[in-house]
Amino acid sequence: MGQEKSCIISHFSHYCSLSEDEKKLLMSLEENATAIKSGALLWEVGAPANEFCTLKSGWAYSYRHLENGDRQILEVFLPGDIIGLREFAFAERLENVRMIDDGVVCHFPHRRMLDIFRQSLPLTSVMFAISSRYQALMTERLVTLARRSARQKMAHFLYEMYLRLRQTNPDISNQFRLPLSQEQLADVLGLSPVHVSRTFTVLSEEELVFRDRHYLTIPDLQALANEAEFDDCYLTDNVRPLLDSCEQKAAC
Amino acid sequence: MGQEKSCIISHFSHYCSLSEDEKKLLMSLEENATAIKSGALLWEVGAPANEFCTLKSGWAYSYRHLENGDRQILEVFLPGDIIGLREFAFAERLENVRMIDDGVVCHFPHRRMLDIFRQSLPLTSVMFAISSRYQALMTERLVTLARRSARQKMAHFLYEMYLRLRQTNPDISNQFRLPLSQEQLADVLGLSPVHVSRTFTVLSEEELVFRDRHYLTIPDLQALANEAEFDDCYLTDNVRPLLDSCEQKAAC
DNA sequence: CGTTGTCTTGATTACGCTCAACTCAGGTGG
DNA sequence: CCACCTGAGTTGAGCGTAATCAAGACAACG
Repeated sequence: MGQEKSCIISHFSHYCSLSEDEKKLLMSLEENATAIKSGALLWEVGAPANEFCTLKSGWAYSYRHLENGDRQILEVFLPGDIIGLREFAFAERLENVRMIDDGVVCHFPHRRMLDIFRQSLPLTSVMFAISSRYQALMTERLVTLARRSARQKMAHFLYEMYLRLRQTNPDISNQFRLPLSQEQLADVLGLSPVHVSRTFTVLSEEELVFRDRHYLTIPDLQALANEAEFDDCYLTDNVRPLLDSCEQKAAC
Repeated sequence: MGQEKSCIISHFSHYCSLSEDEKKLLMSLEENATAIKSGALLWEVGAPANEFCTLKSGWAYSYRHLENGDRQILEVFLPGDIIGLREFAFAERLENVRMIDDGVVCHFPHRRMLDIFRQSLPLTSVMFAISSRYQALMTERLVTLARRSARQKMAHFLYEMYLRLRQTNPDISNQFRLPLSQEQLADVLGLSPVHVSRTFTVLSEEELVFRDRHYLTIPDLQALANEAEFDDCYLTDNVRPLLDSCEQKAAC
């Protein structure tokens, strides 16, 4: 398929420079590319968990159902993300995963992770770093859900999406596509769909965010970040010092 | 110090059986044992993040401050836990960590993690598994904070604490010490201290939980789990099949 | 015995939920 | 081409859970 155009390689390259062997190893994770339709389920809670997925294109999200019928979206995945990392320790899926868009995913077995651990110290470290980063993302969301108002929740999430998109796509403008419905946003943020709508109204009255269908415009990024009390150190991860030293050691 | 009595070894042994070399490697993480007082800060947000901590005794918690003065407790650490795993990918601390009790902690540098990656595939996998497990814990808390009522939040947290304590201390009864103040509970659960108090009152009127000072009694564990809609699959992790196969491969 | 910190209780307020009706755009079929 | 349907989003009214503020109880401690 695409060579060098691999999302996962550009994702990993963001953490440390990769040797040819390491690139090959990563590419091998993307062997079984399969197209998948918008709305399709990747897997369900309780299914055997024995593989990860890399997301080559399209968006996806993981979610859980509660007994009362509510749904909580746990993570939103963008192209280049690895899906199911969290479940490495488990025999069964803890979360449902569903496509938002049409997309392409590549399955690879948990066992393959052990190959990585065995063959490349830098990749092992990056894997760990990526996992830490997802966790930091989640932590930040937890704080937001626990303690902030609806408008701050929205502002925070939207700004986070902007930053994450910019990370893989540096020339993104302050207008971009956000293919989530208001109901899905509500399920991310622990709000009701009705209140998401009201909050959008308020935010656009204050000229912080404009939403038209699935397109979002943020006229003043800094204003939005302030509204969200956004502290971006959890996204500006910095593993390079450590990993560079680890490469040197590995080379010795 | 204590041999075989190491909390971290018993923590890891829970995931897979360890060779003598691996035990030595783990023991080496516990070299710099230092006593630390109740209420003392292990580190603060923004400090350089270059080491982990294992908690040998005592309880600790990590937390974040918000601009309005609110505080959110992110994680509660019990003896045997590793503190700061999440920050492996970061140059700076993202969270404050403070002792709840008097305790003993052992610092070890991030670099040491690379030694583990290099020297032991099983330990690498277990590290990854433990990290996944913390993440699962956090995910479950996120769902609870986002979607459940105050009584369910309380019930869920208390039952989770019971299960986690039982994991390292299998003969725990339905009465145990929980050294958290109501204010700290509030900061875990995203509630006000006042409402925590009211909720305790309700829960004990319904004979679900009795709290006396720092001691907790749960007369009917199953009833509490039901109230919390507790799904314990996120705690009954099951890595053994994978790790056993990885040990075999490593042996070859 | 007074001080301090933790917890309890009461009164009031507010944020976000629910339910329901309505708008609007896009798609479909007659 | 228009009529209808559908799904997403908007708006209003009323309600409920938990927050806030404030006063008081209680225990531990010096």
